[in-house]
Amino acid sequence: MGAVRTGRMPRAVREQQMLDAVVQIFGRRGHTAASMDEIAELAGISEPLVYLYLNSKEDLFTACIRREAAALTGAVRDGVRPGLSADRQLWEGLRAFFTHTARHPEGWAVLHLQARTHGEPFAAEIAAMRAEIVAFVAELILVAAREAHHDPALPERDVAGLAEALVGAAESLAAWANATPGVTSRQAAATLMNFAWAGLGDLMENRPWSPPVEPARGQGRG
Amino acid sequence: MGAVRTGRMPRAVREQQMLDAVVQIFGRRGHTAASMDEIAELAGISEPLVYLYLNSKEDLFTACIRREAAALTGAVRDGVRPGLSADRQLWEGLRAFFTHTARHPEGWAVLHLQARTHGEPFAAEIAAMRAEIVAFVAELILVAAREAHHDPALPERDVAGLAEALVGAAESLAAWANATPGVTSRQAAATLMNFAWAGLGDLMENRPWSPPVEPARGQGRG
Amino acid sequence: MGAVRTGRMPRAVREQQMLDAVVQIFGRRGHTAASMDEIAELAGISEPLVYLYLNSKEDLFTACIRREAAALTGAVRDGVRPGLSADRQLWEGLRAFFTHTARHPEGWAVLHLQARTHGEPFAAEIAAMRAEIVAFVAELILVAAREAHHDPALPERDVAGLAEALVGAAESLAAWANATPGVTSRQAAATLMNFAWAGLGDLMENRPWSPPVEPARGQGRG
Amino acid sequence: MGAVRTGRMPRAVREQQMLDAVVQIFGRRGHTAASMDEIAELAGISEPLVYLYLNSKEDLFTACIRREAAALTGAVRDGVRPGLSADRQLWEGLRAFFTHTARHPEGWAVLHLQARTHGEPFAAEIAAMRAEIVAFVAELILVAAREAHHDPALPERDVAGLAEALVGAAESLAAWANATPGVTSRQAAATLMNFAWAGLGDLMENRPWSPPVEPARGQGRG
DNA sequence: TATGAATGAGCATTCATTCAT
DNA sequence: CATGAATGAATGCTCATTCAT
Repeated sequence: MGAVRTGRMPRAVREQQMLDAVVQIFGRRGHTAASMDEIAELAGISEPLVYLYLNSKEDLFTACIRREAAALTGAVRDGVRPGLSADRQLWEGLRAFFTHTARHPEGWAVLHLQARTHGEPFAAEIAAMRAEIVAFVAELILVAAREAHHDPALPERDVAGLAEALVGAAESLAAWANATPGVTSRQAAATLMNFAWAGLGDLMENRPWSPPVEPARGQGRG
Repeated sequence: MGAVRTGRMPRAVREQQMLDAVVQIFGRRGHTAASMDEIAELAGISEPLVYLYLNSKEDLFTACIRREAAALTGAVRDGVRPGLSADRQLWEGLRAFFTHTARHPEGWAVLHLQARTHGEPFAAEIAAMRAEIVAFVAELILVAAREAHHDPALPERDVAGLAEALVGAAESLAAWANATPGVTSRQAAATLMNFAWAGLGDLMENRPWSPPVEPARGQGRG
Repeated sequence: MGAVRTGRMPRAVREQQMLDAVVQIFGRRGHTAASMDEIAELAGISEPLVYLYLNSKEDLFTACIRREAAALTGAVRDGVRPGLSADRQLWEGLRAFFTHTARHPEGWAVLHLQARTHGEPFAAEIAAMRAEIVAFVAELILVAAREAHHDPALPERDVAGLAEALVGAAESLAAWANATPGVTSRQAAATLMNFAWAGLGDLMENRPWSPPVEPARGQGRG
Repeated sequence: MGAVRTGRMPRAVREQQMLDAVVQIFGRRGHTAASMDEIAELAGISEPLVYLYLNSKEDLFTACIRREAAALTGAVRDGVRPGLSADRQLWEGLRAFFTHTARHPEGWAVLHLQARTHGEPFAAEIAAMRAEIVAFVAELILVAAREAHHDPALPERDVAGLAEALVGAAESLAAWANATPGVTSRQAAATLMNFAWAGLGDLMENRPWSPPVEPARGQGRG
């Protein structure tokens, strides 16, 4: 995005430029197929400088994953207002998720596709991030169960499975929404809320989950 | 599995041995990181023989993807009895799916992880297979809607999104079931049917979807 | 030329088929770039059979060179009638040479181009053949000098150089005649006889060497 | 020649070292049989550096051919003084030609033997160079005819054939002079001038072409 | 006589990485 | 801070050749 400035620059800026380039390349080609050459060229610097700043290809990939993971989880966290009911919190989290993945497709590709297909250091990083999100969703489900006055609530393993299912559905819909022209992140979130909260059975009976009317948040795409 | 027979063998046998090895290696490392060396060694043959029979690394990967995709879709197709109601068909399909992915984890890794992260010939192959499955699920949803006497049924795009969500949830649960000790394919399928058919809302109200009692199909299929 | 017969055949026939194929392939691609694969396929037999008959690639090339060299020197020898004057003998030899090289371009390519560019066993073979031809030409020049009543005749080294020059000119004209549409072997031979016998000086003075009228030999192309 | 300097050096120097090595190896073995390994070793560098600077084996061969072709045609051009009569110009050109080929036998081998036996990019390059030389010779012959007051001069095709013959004779004599101890480039040129200008017929009559006495050009050029 | 099965050795090329300046 | 010069180690692929049948 935008012309890369060349010449001497503070280290922090250079590092961000490099990571921007890395996200592009890794997102498109993956870790193994990407060459340091290409990364340095896209970042507008020489190859040795890449090594000077970020020791090795592995460190580069790790840094890239961490930055993108932090950006994604941060976006979701910031999108959720804590006080609301569980389904409203989930709704807001999903909207933030779909919005972020739509805006950062390469970053999402790194996290969802590339990082998982390469040996241990990276897969673990992704697993941690994903576990965090799944735990968040599981917590919401437990809260919802509690709100519905169920004691004992759903068994723990069931909750874990349901959260896994929901997150998997979200990941799938993110790709679908990005690939299907005309599907907004709002629609993707609504589809998923209907599916997850109301279930197909209720949908058959014309009892959808209804998304709340949003007064004035107007974030571009949503 | 087990030591590979050595010595002279007919071509067809060797080709299967090779594809078995390829699934292992590609499933673990991915296309780019896998070396032909390694594959040949695991197959118990010399490298040139791999080229003699399967031409190139790309052809090898393609053949591997095709074989595994055919095995998976075939398993699901064979697991579903056509006459039943939509939810029963979905239930059976999911059981077959989770059983197959649990039994062939490397094959599933090739299809779900590796093939999607490498250039066009492979991603397209996978996209085609996945589209087939999504279409099957979408059809089931439409049938269910028709069975519930709804006219007009759900809008087409909604159905597509729901099917995507369901398939994504299944993919996610397959990994979860494989990674979580003690989770059977039956439980994974039950979790997903609850999630998909009843929805979280109904689950909160203690109205789960109930899996059918299976009379005499035994442990054979999971 | 013509469909290759397949199935069991006497060894001698098979060997000629193989050498025919070898001449084609070596003539076009050269020794190193030609593959045994290709040769076997063009000969219509399996690779091991090639080894059974003609031990190795080197032997194959050697056999090919020998056959083509014998054919060429034989054609020249047969074309020359011994009793004539030196210039007539040269004239007839050149006609035979140009005719043969025009009819067997791949064989000529093997001898003139390919065999000389590959290590010692082959270059020596070619050098021997060429030396034979050069010696024949040198002898003709000596005879001509004797006929002109010169004693002492030209110094030996001069004769050798002149013969080399004449043969080189012939080689060059062979390629030129093959590449230039409309130039017959007769014209090529006439050009060379003029050049060699009369010399540019005489040609400038309009004193060409005149080719004899050939009564009834009419060999197609000449 | 002599041990190659090692250590860090500017790119231009390394490239010349590489091309020097390439001429040796290609001249001896030809394009196909030469290995990049061998070339790098002879140049005193590592293989990757060859690729870094000259891209590929094909580019290497092309660069080598171009350098040697330019050197040869340049030497001939520089050896000829334009004002002289046609035979004197030819004489000087031949002297330069034989001198150059004697001093650069590997380069000459690359041009005359190796480059012609390998596929199209190279053969075309050589054909162009050779055509340039043949055209130069043909022009000299035409000038000579004009000087001799002949109108109409020789037919165009005859001139082309004569030039081809002369160039072929020169090529042949270059190899002969290099292989025959004691034959200088001057003698080779004299032999060829006699052959070409006087012709065998005149030589038989003791009417050779006489090379000019060279006053003070010394041994420098041959 | 003839072939399908199989391989050891080599080769062009690439890439992550280092070092001297 | 930044780079031009340089390389060790792999990797995909080919080929001449052998052997069991």
